[in-house]
Amino acid sequence: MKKSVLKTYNEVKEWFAFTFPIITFDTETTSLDYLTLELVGISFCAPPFVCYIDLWENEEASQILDYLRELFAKEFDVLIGQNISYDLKVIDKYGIFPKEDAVFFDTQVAAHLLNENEPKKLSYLSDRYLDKPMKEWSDVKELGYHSQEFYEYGMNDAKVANDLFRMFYPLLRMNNLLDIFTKVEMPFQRVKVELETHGILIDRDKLPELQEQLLSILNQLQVDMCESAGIEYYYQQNMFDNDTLITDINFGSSPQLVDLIQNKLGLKITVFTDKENPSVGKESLKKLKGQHPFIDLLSTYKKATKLNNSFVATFPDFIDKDDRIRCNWHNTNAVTGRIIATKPNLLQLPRDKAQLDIPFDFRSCFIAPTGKLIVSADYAGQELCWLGEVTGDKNLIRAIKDRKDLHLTTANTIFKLGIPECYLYTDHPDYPDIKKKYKDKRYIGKNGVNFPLIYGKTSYGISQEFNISREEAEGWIGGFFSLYPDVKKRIAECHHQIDETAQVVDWFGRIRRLDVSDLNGAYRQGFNFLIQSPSASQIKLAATAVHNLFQENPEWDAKFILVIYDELVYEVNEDFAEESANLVVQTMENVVKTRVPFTVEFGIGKSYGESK
DNA sequence: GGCTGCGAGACTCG
DNA sequence: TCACGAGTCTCGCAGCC
Repeated sequence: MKKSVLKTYNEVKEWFAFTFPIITFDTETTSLDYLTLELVGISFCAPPFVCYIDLWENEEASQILDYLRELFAKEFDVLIGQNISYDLKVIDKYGIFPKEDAVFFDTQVAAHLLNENEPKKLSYLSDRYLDKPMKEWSDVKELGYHSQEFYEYGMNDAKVANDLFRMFYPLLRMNNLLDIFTKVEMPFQRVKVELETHGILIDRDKLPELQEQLLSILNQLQVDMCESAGIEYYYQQNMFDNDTLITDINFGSSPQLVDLIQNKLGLKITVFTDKENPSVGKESLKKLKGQHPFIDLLSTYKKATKLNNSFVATFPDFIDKDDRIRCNWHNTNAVTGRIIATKPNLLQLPRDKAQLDIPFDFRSCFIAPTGKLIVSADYAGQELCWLGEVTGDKNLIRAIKDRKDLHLTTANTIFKLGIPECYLYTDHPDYPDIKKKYKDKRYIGKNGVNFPLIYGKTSYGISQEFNISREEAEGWIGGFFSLYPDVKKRIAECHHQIDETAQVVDWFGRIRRLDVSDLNGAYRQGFNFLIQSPSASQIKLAATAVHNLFQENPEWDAKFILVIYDELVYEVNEDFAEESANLVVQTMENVVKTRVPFTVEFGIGKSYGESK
């Protein structure tokens, strides 16, 4: 490989004297934080050439960047890289954009498709696939941005990514993974870049308001808990001139709570943790409910501390100078292909507005800037629709097509409610009343049968959770399978496939390799994968298609702010909110050609909370 | 005595 | 033996200086 370190505009121009339609590249930056990071250098690889362009404290940097801007806009048809969305994000910050029809090849995503159970770090992949150990970033960063070792490191990153590309391309083809890679995963990278660069706007003033509410509730709860359990307490003044409640017990400590509940209150805990210790979690407290006033207070206290500690108190640390949160989105963490968010995890924003019987609405802290609105569009019953598509069950497909309420239908069968068939259709005028009347039974149809079956729950598990006999639980499951017999057949087929090959392949071709040493576990994971994985691919395809729609309609000024499981959330010029939403719904509904129709619902609001 | 790393347990979301 | 896929927080213990 012919290596060059380039520092001047002329050297760079000379290196690119040949045209390179296919190029591997990698950026070096001062930090990972989008708003503050600075570009240190870029390496390019096009065998047999590899170069490192040193941009740090370089007088010709802006001239070189102008030239690179032109190359990206006109020359490069195929861009290869490890975790390429990061490098795209970096150059995006410098106004460098790939061609609209440029094709990406991310070696990290390829590695994930080829084996979802292994690590995906470049150094690991180099060792594993190329048998070449690599230097770690920590080994070179202290030598300085102008050291030869640093240049070598940068060039090696690009070279290794290129070697991996040449190894992975045929492997993807051999495993029939090229389709999902090129049609689902790579186009989605543009959405990922948008999510990470644009971020989501926060109403900074709203968080202290919510915190004040929560803290006053927490204080009162602590007093009530102490008094109901006969615990001594007193107040101590802290440095902020507030009174802090002091007790002998830490209500956040499980062992201390176990001691209090069993030994002081004399209650018997019947739920145990994995390690067979008495549990003080939600399930356990549910069983103790009504036996002592302390239990109810504790349940509420736990909810409130969680909301405060995990969300209200910590989110301000994540807000950038421009009042936006830019979390990290990950494409290669979840074995089912779902995308994941971290720091903070915007996928687990508290949902239930009435959780604490107070006006607590965390999602309303996420707002649209002036002149814009937030649109949220989500698939209705996405996983049950995929259950129909994947199993091909005629009754289930018909029920979905006819817009039947699937949870109420299940409840009607297992509880023999005798609701006439016609009232189960959501477009029947009396349906809302029926739904209301059988609310509790419908809840069991949904959370006791329909969803648990997708997860592979057994009659034992259902009997435990709903406090019923095992026979009764078997009756529920039997009732579901009598409605949808082909679902049972497809589950058996899935198990057979796992017996034969120790892996399953989903609707889009994504593979899950299973650990069959726990065969029952593998069966559950395998069938769930057949539902969860296509759902993940569908939302990626939908996001990509909607992103294209945004490009075609620049007057909308629309940008993605969240992509959550079955839901797309974007901000848009308020004059086009309704118009864009209607087109987005159409696009999402038709992005995959299936036997089962998918229905999308949307909401519009000034905040994310309002748009739901 | 104080700091750090890590597993367990509990909670958030779909 | 018994529910899939994730991330984050706190506690409490072990190990270290």
